[in-house]
Order: sequence, then structure tokens, then C-alpha cells
Amino acid sequence: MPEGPEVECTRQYLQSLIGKTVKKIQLTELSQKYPKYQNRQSDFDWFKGQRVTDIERIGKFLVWHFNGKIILNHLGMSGKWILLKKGNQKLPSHSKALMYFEKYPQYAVFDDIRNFGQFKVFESYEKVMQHDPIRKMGIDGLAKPFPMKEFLAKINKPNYANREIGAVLVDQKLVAGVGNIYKSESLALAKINPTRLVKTLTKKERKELGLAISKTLWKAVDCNGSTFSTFQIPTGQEGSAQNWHKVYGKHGEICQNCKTEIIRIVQNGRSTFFCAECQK
DNA sequence: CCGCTGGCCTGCGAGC
DNA sequence: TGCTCGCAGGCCAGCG
Repeated sequence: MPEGPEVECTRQYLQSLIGKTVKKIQLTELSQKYPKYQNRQSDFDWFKGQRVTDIERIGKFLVWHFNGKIILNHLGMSGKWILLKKGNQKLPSHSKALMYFEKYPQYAVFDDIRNFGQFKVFESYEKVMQHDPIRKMGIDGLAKPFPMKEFLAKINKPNYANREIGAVLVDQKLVAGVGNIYKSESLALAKINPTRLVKTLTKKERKELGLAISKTLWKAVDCNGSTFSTFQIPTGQEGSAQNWHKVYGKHGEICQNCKTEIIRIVQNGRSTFFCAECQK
């Protein structure tokens, strides 16, 4: 699932849990094998009887607030939350954490097939804000209205000048929430070739790119995110954003605008898809 | 400080 | 059909 829009959709999906009182937070045995889940079960004793006061999204992180302590939660490449009815539902095979609540018929399950996710206790919000990836995080691509001034200031920094825009756009220190799909899609919408060096982008193009990022991310949220795998989850939060993708994953297919072939290149070890005719 | 490469994992599907 | 290989929405340590 998870780029910024998918994390935002997950946050919205979990809204019903705000105000609920925790009965128990249970780590699974599997979770203990991975450093980003390394908190011992006893670290979660504190949460019993605590209310979920908020569930916030910061970039691609979910931040679970509990009147003091925080759980910092990253979905990695494959993390998903699902709400299951208490009782007879079968857990997904790579579940890492379960949350049970008082007087609530559902419990929340964090499942993460590839184990790149994160679920960690922080002693305070301040500590979370000091955590490097968050401290250094750039503007929120889903901020409304899009913070154009800050975007232009950040992309203007000298360290970006000689790099390819397709490689730069996934940098969370620039725009948080953009990932590999929406990188390609934003560039397609802005009609900018991903191999362009940042320094060659005109101010007009930079502005168009900023707007394209905002439009692309919000359209994805409105579509409930992009869903790729055939992996089905019981409650089904299937997204449909993939239905309007112009370029992502479409190498070898024909551009709907100009009928030339969409190509795939590799930037920083990640795939980038684009139409060399439409994106100059 | 910087950017790039490879590594972390499991699962899937294209191609042989 | 069955196997291998490449690739997958993220990030970060280590290296030059």
C-alpha cells in the first residue's frame, strides 16, 4: 500500500479508534524477529487502560497518541491495518501487533508481509519530533493548501541542483509522502521528463510540479489509494487509484495521450516510468 | 556533510 | 506444469 495517500487513507480508516480505551496491545512472536518492532511486550503494559487520543499522519508515519506516550508506526513496503471482529476471524499470516479495546466489537491488526514496517514506543511527542526522519522531514505533500513557497525554497537548495528530478522526488526531506508511484505520476501530470536535472527546471515548471504533486496525492486519497497486490484483506480497503495511473507500471504500453510507448528507467535503484514524448 | 549502492524481507508473475 | 529470476508501494548503513 503505503505512500503518503495510502497512509492517509489508513489514518482515516482508523478514526473510529480515537477515544477508545485500550484493553491490551499484543505483539506477536513474529514481530520480535525484526529490530523495528523490538519493543518488548512489557513495554506495552503501560498502555492498558489508556485512551487513544489521536492518530496522526506525519509524512508516511502514523503517530498513535496516548495521553503521553506515543507509538510510532511506519507501514514500510507492505504494512496494513485491518479491523477485525472479536472472536472467530483468522489473523493474516504476518501480523505483528494486535490492539484490543474496552467495549468495542473490533480489534486492530497490523500485518506486514515484508517486515519493513515499524511499531515503536516513544516516551513523549517531543522525542518523536527529535527522531531523525521526522525532524528532517520536508513539507507534507498532502498539506492544504500546498505550501508552494516552501516547496520552491527547498527544491532550490544547491544539493538538489545537479540531480535528476526523478531521483530527488522520493526524498522525504523534500516532499514527504511522495513515493515511487506518485513520483512517476506527478512528473507525468506536470509533463516533466524525470531525467531533467533540477537546475534546468524553470520556475514555471517547478510550480507546475508542486501543483501536480498535490493533485496527484489528493486524487489518490480520494480513490482510497492504489492497490496492486492480489492480496485480499477481510474488510477490504481496496483502492482504485491505479485505474487512473498514466505511467506507473505501464512500460511497454501506449501513452493514451500521444500513442508512443511508455518506458521504464532506473533512478537510484528504483523504477521510473514516463512518456518521453509528452514529458520534456 | 553528500549521494549512491546494496541490503533488509516475502510473494508474485513473466518467461523459459 | 514447474522452476528461476527479477521485481515490488520504503528506508538506512556503509562506503567513497
